[in-house]
Amino acid sequence: MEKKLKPNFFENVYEVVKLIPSGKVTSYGTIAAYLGSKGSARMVGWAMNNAHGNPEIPAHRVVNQKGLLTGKFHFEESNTMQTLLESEGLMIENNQILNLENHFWNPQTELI
DNA sequence: CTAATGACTCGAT
DNA sequence: AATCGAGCCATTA
Repeated sequence: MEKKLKPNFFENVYEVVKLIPSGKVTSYGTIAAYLGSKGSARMVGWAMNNAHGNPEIPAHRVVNQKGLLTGKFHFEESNTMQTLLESEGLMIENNQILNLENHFWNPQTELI
């Protein structure tokens, strides 16, 4: 994985994820929609996979539309994601974020 | 070049 | 209401 030119899409995802405020979460589809492609939600998750080497990417703040921590198994430890979210004031139960709407961050609305 | 996979989402049955 | 399938873009083999 040396010098690999990444497409704009990935960097776009990184920027949006990095802009997520503390204590807020968003979904892959929302990020994809903000980028303009509604169907490339999978690519967002794939971008996160690539972003694994970027500690500045709070991937733990990115969950699926149900608020389920789908990618928690991809973290160094399965409890890392939940612990980080809880540390930000979020409540997690069964790998699912409680009060998701209360902590949901919409780039289209909040970021403008 | 074709095929398969991936941390998702929506629509149809 | 729950389950299944197809779509989307990019990377890897």
